[in-house]
Amino acid sequence: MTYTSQHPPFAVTVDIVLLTIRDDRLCALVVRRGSPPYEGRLALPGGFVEVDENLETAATRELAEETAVQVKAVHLEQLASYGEPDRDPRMRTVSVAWLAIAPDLPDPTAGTDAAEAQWVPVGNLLDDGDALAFDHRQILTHGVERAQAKLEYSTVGTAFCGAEFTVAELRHVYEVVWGRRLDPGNFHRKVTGAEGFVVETGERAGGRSGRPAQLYRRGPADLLHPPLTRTSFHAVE
Amino acid sequence: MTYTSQHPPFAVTVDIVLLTIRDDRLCALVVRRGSPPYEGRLALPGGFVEVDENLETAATRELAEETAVQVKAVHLEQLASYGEPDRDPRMRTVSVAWLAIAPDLPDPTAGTDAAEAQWVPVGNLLDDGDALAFDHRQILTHGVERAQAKLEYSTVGTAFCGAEFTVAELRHVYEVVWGRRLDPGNFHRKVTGAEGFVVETGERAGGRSGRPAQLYRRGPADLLHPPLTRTSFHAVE
DNA sequence: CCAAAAGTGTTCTTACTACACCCATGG
DNA sequence: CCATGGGTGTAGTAAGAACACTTTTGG
Repeated sequence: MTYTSQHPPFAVTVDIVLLTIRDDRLCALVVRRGSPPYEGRLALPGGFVEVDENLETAATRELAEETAVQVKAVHLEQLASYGEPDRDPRMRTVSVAWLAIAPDLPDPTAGTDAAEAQWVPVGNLLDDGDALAFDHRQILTHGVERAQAKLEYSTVGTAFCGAEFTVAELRHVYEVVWGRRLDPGNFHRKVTGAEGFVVETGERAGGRSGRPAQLYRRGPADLLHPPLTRTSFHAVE
Repeated sequence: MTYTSQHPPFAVTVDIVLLTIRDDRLCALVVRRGSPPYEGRLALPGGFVEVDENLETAATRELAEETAVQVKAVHLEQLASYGEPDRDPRMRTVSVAWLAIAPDLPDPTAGTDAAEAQWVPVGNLLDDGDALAFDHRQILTHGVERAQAKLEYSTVGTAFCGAEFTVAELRHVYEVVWGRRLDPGNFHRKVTGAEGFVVETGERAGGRSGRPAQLYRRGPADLLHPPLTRTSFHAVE
């Protein structure tokens, strides 16, 4: 380790890909930039890491500041770091990106730091190559891919749901994130059969029509054995 | 994005978990530190990112400087970033860690920057909680786990082999990294049957004893469908 | 009683494990 | 011809896909 030569100063930021599901679409929280560079453009929430703060704390702090909603029980994991020399025209920055997942939250309240925050379908953000500032399109792409992959072998899908949910709601999460329909019967068996994925609450959901569904809470497991394979899982239609 | 307040200066480094297989053991390249902090202790190769250099370039540069061996065709991927405020007593640093995989290389030559570099079995490094400087034990753990996981669903295992290799050599990679014996027959079928994993060269290896094996080169595929599952794969003995 | 969604049963097919067995070479 | 590792065959088993079918509610 040649910790000997010069140490050029960097600014270190965190950027957060916060995903949720709204109106049958996978959405990300974005903020409208109020100052240059990229003034007026959308960007992922984030900001500078403070001097005595670790990286995860910086991510949760920025999330709280810009979301202005009690973000409880969100899933948060590190994605990757981005450090192209020209990624921010003002200075040399390295951004540590995070993936966060939350259930559908109320709209960010006006009159706060989050006044300019909004939920936008990721499809809209990714289709337009210039919708997002900086290299945030690449970061968002990475975040979505990570979320899609993790649904296969982990239980993070439950992070998109509230504290109590039905198997159909969880299936809806998978269908929206993966962009494909799944067989309800097989999905039910896999989810309820996977050790520690979900646990019954004993209560039933007040359904709109049809037989009311059993309510579940997330279970203790983080990983799924065996996984719900995206490639081979049965798609309906 | 509140890119408005102060931007505390950080030093940004890269640290590399370079893995190879030597003498039936998974080994990592480490260097002996010649100056404080942690003087005399082992550390992962790495160093400061330069002003006009992107992160991956910094990783390859440090690898070349400290290895002093033509590191061609190594696999290189970003692992994660580490930024605890106290991880380096001298200053606030964020380290972007990388996982590199290479075939068994000659020993680092003396008389170069890499004079203090050496291959050490990861077991030795991880068993002694104080063998490595900084938070490098955590980074190494993360790198090993990533490598173990990636053998399942990707073709990176071939990065441990030379340009041409036998199925048995590749199986040996899996056995060492996973720490378990695999059934030779089933492994052979999976590897040769997986689309794009390996391609025959038509030549045969000059075996020490027994029937000489077919030689293969790595194929074009990066991902394996279906994966070689670590959990369900047959272990011999 | 009908529609609709929840949940279960069942068949077909695929893929993997375990292990037997043959192949090809060196000593 | 024997030991050794390379490679193939194959029976038994586990798991998933597809889809029929039953259950339980609201209208």
